[in-house]
Amino acid sequence: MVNSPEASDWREGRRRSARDAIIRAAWTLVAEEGVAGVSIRDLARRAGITTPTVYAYFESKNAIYDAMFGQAATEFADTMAKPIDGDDPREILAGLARRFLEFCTSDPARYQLLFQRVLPGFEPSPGSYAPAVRALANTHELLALNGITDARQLDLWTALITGLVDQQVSNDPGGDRWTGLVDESVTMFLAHCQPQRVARVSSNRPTRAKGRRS
Amino acid sequence: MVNSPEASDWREGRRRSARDAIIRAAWTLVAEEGVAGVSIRDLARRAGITTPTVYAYFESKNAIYDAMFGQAATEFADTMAKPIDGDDPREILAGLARRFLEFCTSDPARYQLLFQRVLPGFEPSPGSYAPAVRALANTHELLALNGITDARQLDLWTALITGLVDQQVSNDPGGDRWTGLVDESVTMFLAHCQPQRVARVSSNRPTRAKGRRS
DNA sequence: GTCTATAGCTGGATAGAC
DNA sequence: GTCTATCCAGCTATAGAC
Repeated sequence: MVNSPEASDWREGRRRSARDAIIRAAWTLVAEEGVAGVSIRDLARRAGITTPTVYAYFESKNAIYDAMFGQAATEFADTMAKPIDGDDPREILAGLARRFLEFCTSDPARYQLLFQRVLPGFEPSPGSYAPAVRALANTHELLALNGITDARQLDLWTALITGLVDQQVSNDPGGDRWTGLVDESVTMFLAHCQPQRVARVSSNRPTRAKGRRS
Repeated sequence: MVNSPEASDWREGRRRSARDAIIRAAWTLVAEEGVAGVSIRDLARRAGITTPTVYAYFESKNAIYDAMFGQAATEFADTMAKPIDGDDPREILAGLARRFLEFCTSDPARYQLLFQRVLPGFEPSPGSYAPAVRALANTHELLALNGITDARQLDLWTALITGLVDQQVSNDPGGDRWTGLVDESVTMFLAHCQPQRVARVSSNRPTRAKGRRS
């Protein structure tokens, strides 16, 4: 029988691997040319196929970006969800920050696609976006272990860590000028939020949650 | 009499104002479409002229970007160089940070052009870049007044403040979710860098230099 | 200096043969 | 599914009349 389940699975596998090959070529291209510098022609050439073949697997260029975004978001969620050795909350927090910095700086193009809005007209689909949301919720949980539950302090934490990433990738790509400040940053942050080394109830109530994510 | 100095000056003034009109139109466009979303056609239409006329004043698209960059850099330098009232170093530092945040968030497109590298193939000319360097040197001077001269602490400061900007423009454009954290950030930063100066400093002696503390 | 007209190129996306 | 060939839109930039 032509349409036996085996043949169907086999075809499905082929199709997925062909899609993966295209996405792989896309990642090498964005690493070289930047996220906004990819064209379908270059992409096809790099993947060893022709332009129309690309459209046999993706219905548009944004669909390719969406697949890349989903893949990056999943990698991010998996990276951040892995347990951290040790039981000192401070070390767990520092480890989390180090892991985030390593993830972002090890692949600036991925970081750009995932966290900076640099593609006009591209919005990730809900399905591709979901893993990123999951990872951020996880981060907030770990911060809560350090007694950081106030919305203002959470925002201060995200600003501090993303600032390190931003400066690192912008002004010292491939180096460690800012990633090397992560421990000092955690020390500074916790000293500010836990003055008596005890989770302190903040005198000001959590402010309204206004923004979208973070 | 055709080439009298007066006529020459007049023509020069006309030429400059025509250039300014084009740049003005360019700024309104980038505010609407993003820095990477401007075309010469749209720009000309917005300025009430045609495409070739643009090339009568700028030799290329990048020359327009360069003029915009230079203008933004000058505005940045002027903004940051204005004296800050008061003589409490902490207040001066906080005022400086507030000023920087206000500058960046009040015009995200300008911020994008000036501090983020989002235009592939565009590098500002040395002449356009110079004012930005001047402003950064000025910032380092003011930090030195607070005893912040260590390179690591300077980097920590820039990461912290740019992190606030980045989160603000990315996740709460037009709001104050992160800009409202500037005072808390300065407190946290100075408590970390000046542990022995936890008590409020009543007077400072700006002329005293090179007090390396860390 | 300003226009009309267009060159020359690159981009995303498609038609149709095989 | 993959190809050749092509369409069509948009872009930067220029030629040449006025």
